[in-house]
Amino acid sequence: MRMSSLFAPTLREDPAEAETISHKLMIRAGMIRKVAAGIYNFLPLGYRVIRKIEQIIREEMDAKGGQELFMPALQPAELWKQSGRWDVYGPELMRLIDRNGRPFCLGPTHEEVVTTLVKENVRSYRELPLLLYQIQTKFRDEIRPRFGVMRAREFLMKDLYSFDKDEEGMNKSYEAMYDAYCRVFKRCGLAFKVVEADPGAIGGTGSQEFMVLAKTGEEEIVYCDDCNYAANTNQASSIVPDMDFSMGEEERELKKVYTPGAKTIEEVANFLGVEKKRTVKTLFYEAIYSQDSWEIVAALVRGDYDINETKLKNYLGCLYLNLAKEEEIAKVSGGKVGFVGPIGLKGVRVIIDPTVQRLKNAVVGAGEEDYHFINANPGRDFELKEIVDIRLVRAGDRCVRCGSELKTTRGIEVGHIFKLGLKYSKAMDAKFVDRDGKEKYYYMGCYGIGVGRTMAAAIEQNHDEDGIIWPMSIAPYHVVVIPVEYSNGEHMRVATQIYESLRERGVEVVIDDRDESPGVKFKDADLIGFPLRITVGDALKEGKVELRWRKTKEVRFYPLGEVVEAVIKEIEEELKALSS
RNA sequence: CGGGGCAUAGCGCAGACUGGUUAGCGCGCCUGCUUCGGGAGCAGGAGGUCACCGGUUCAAGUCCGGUUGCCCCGACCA
Repeated sequence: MRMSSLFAPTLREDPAEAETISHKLMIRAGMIRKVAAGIYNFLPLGYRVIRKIEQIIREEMDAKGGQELFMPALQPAELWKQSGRWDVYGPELMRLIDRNGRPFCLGPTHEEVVTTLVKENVRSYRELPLLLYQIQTKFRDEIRPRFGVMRAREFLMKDLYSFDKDEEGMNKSYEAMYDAYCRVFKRCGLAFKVVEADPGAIGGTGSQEFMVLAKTGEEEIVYCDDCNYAANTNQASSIVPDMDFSMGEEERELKKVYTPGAKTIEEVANFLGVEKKRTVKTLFYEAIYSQDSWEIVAALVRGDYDINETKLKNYLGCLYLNLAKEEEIAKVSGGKVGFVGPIGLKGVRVIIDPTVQRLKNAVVGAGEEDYHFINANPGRDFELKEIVDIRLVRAGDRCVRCGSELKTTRGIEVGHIFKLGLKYSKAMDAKFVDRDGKEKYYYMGCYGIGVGRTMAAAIEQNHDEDGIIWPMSIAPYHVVVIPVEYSNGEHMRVATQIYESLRERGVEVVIDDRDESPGVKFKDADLIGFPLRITVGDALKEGKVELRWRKTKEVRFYPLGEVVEAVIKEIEEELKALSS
């Protein structure tokens, strides 16, 4: 490709709309342009990267027996009503109506479509396992699109669905995908961590996320250095912390104290001169189970912890979980926000975290404005019926597996794999005939990779102050050839000759044949992030050209006749290193 | 959904508070000449429904009302 005709509008300055490094660099390097919030054009350079990532994914999916197909983005509501997700998915599902008034949606995922397809066309266990995948545009009406293609409303995703005859088969497919995913991200040059995750709206019996570690990541991860425990914070557990500080105490008499204006745990603890871990945090939630079934529940956690709403939601098994409104709280507790507590609650389920269970002489809200109780004792002053781990793990807690100290970091979720079990096959009534002649439901799994997000994550991990540093495997081009002086016939002639030779050898190469000063070409080359650069300049007098590595800034000089081979060797070696 | 901010040339911004010539600046773009190893110099030039709709006024980029779009923060930890 000739730079003079490449559609890659680079920018000298950071665009005002971008916050994160990957977003800024993708725009500056002329790889993407925004169409609307969370909706993007991929320009030629950016799209080449996308296609590289897609190709790696295809190779690894195919290697595990995956078969590529293509399903529609536009899906009839009927299918979603069958699975029950039409009502469950919420406002994130892009819904629309055709000219005949029939409801449709733009698919955020394809369990319904693929399960129906398999149900209608597969009959026997002999045809299993079946692994079907596609790389396709998905739609999610995100509450807040952010960070460019990292959280977009329209985005590319690879989704694979596995169909097996039994649980053992499903587990095998899951393992195969786990392996394939590790290979995909490794080949893309990413440092990642696999973490336990919450299956969320997709459902199922277990799932893991592939997280690219990055400061700008939207997810918080808890991990242990001593064993290999790692989990998304919304799913993580930890050992119940040390409660010895109050264990030996005698239970003192419950006493109501005046705490004017002290609403938060911080304020109450300061006002009373007690530690935060001596207090109990009481939150009221509205748990919605269906359109006409809901209840208010109280959730209790030790004052220095926070509640993990994902855990609470999963325990309750509700569709939505929201903090209760003031009026509702007043109705069940008689108290005002800031002063509510578990004592004297009537007709409300109270979910209690183990950190509260053994607390003695604790501080709780009195259910009356400007008052708290001191010396509250769980079991004596309020019932301990539902003891459930509902706290948010934090750094410093101890690992459930080995007891070591847990740490936290941030990550970008680039892949997510799920064991679905029978959830969708039952909902869609998808059965096959097993060896014993009986009809059985498929054991399913589903496995997603965000393609655009993988690209953004790769930039977050591979850049410097000058621009992107593409791993060889997903670089839009492997090498750029720069003739230093535009009007110098020798420079241009030699550069063109090297460019042509590389092309003939199948190397993905760009020649910067623009009438620009050398500085402009160097800056653009660094910004775009070509892994290798051949500069044809002064050294030509000695019959040499310069080969420069974008990543290390290392420079080596090669005689004209050797540079092509050197480049080919370098590309091959880097690709090999990434895929081994 | 709540709060805040922004919208002026392709990009980044000034001008608005205090209405008044022809709306500026830097970068980019076009032409010519000179340059050519890290975003070159000189000369000339093009490019604007000042987001949109309405109002006030002799006069609106500027004041008032509304709409839309975009960005950021938050979405309740009692």
